[in-house]
Amino acid sequence: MGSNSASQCVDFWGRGIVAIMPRKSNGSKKREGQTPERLDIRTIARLANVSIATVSRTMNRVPTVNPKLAKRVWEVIEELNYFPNTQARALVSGRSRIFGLIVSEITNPFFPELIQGFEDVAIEHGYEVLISSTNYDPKRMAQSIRRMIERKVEGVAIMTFGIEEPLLEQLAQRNIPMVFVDVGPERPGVSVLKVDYHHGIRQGVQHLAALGHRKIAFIAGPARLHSAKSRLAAFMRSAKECGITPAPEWIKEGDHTLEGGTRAMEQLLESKDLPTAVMCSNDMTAIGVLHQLYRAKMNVPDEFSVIGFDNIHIAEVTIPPLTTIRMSRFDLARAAVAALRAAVEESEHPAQREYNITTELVVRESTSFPRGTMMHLRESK
Amino acid sequence: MGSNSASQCVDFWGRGIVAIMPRKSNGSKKREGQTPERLDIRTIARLANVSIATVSRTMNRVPTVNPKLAKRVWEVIEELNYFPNTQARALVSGRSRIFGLIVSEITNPFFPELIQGFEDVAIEHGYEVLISSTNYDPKRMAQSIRRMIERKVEGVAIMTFGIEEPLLEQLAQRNIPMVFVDVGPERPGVSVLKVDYHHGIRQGVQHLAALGHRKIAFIAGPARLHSAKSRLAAFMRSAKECGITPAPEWIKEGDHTLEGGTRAMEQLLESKDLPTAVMCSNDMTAIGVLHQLYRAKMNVPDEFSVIGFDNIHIAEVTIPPLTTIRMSRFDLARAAVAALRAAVEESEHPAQREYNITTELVVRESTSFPRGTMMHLRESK
DNA sequence: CCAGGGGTGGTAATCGTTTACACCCGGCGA
DNA sequence: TCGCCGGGTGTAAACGATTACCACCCCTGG
Repeated sequence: MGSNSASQCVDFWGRGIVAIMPRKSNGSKKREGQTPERLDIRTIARLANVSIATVSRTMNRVPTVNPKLAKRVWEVIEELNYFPNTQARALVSGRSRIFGLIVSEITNPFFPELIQGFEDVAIEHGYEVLISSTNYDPKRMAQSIRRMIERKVEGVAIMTFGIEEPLLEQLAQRNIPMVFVDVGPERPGVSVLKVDYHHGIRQGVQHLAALGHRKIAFIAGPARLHSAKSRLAAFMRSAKECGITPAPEWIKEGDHTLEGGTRAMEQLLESKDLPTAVMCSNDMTAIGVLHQLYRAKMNVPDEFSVIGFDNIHIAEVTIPPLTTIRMSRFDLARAAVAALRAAVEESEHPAQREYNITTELVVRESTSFPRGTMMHLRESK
Repeated sequence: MGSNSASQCVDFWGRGIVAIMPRKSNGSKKREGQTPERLDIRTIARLANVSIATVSRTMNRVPTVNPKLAKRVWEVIEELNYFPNTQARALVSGRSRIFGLIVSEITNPFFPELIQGFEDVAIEHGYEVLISSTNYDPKRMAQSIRRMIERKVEGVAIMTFGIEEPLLEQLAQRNIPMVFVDVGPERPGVSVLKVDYHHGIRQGVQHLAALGHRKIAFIAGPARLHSAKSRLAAFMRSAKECGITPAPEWIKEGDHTLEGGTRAMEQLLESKDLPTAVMCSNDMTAIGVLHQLYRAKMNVPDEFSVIGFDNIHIAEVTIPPLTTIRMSRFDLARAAVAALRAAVEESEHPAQREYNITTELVVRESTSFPRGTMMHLRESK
């Protein structure tokens, strides 16, 4: 048993190469009953009475093929429902037409829209997408990179929060273009999607200030995350611009999860001097905050205002609907694909290193006047 | 311009074959400066002083290779960070080691967990995953199928709500194993994941009945969906079992979206005889319901009880946390991969046609006693 | 000492496609 | 009429792996 037991068909190599076991019915030896004939370019060529080169040229729309022949070829192709074998094409052409997309975790609502957008745009340009999620596990990250390389992706979008440099080396070594969010190594073939956190966050702070809030808390993301740091910095700067100086005890560090938001809010509620509003580094945190406020029987927005960040889909339907700052995942995805395409098809669009993504405030119902003020206005609402 | 304009690198065929444009630097003609040498099995063989056959056998763990040679080979492989080219392997072995996964929409919170589970289990067994979402668009579905076939997947999990038969024909024609949820065509190579909706739904109804509810509404999914019909049927049967007969006006048809839930609840609130609880065909509907109840200023669960279905992740953090019926996406994914593996590696596990998935009640805080009853109990809570 | 055989390793065919190159054929100018 | 040119088509060599088959080596038994 052991190494060739039935269920043990996968065999890890030093770092995980998988053994290939041929499918039994590959040869299709004897049975000539039905149509065991392989459906390849040769079959098409034979049935259309042309050479395989002509079939290939027809499929690739080379303009010199005789239209009459082309028509015959197309007819046979349609008839047989023939699709060319991408692996063979890739092998000889050196172009796999696959982009890799590595995300932190698919189940984090931030990512599905990103993936959707990436898929849409990539497919539109004739690329396939290999998706991989790392679940914040460096081992999985290494495995993802390996999968990408094995399948010969032409470019990789690394949309994960943080990554170890040595792994990138493997991609760089093979001249595989990469695209990052916010920050990435300074190398040829690497582009970076710069998100303008400040714009949206300033709008958010101004919105709160306009409502009369002066005591604004902020629940940041993990300090090791560049994007989280940027958001906090943008908040501090915006507050200053509005003449607001948040008390240090109002700046909490969350971890971009629901539970993190819940915990941070719990601490916040113990402050001697209670803030009247809180901005969160992302929507999941904000939802955790709403939850904690619900537990504490505090009404949002009448007693406390909350602003999120990201504008994930469910922010529309929290109770109450969440005021938040939109960062378009679709724009992000589109820019990522554009960057990779630019790097791959370099001749056409000169590769650009940076792409800008903007953010902006979306006002819903989780923000209102600070408690105890302007009751007359609240009544008239 | 037109057909050969720069940005027009994609070229649609009758049904969408994409032209391949070779990357310029494919040949690596002159520059022998750095190490433009291709990293293939030949390189390894040469550096390890063995033949390519030995390298291949080493990687595939064929037991007859001399351990000393194997060691030398592994060392070179490690040294150079070499990974075999999957496309070449697939081409000759006839095994792509790719499974396709077609879902309705990634942004529907039901699917990410499914995808995550599928990826986990597939990777664990050495398969790559090709994900595609149809967005309920038959054209996209056709395109997805084509992508799967072009990339030579060895099996496809079709986890979408409904599919047109003719498209399946293309897969069947190529003997590609398929797996469906609930219902699928009766064919060799097709397996079906049977979800036992009844078990969980009965638990839900019994839970409500035990709390004292007699007037229970149900918001169904789209009538054309098999899974939605099954859920409604399970509800009706379970109600009957508990001696409850829901008024016809309490049975609404939603569409498995938030908005559908909102609308259905709106109608429900206009009933002459108001129900005291509602079960929903899925969690999104239930969240829509919570939202509508919030708008109507009705407290959940004190004035109205709500039960969802699916137990999507965010059901934990709705306000209040949603009592729902768990259908494990992870189990579903695991079963799907198992079914496909069984079909592909038929020799080992005899292919099974049906796999069972169970459902069960998860009690959270959106259910309580009907309004106006047992106040003393509610107080003591 | 030689024949036979088992265990290793190498050579070459193969997978399905692209594409460089050769070839064919017709038209046109000299 | 012949040569040249050039558009269209076919032939064959890649691409990077697997694997059938064969050659070789060495050991052992007759």
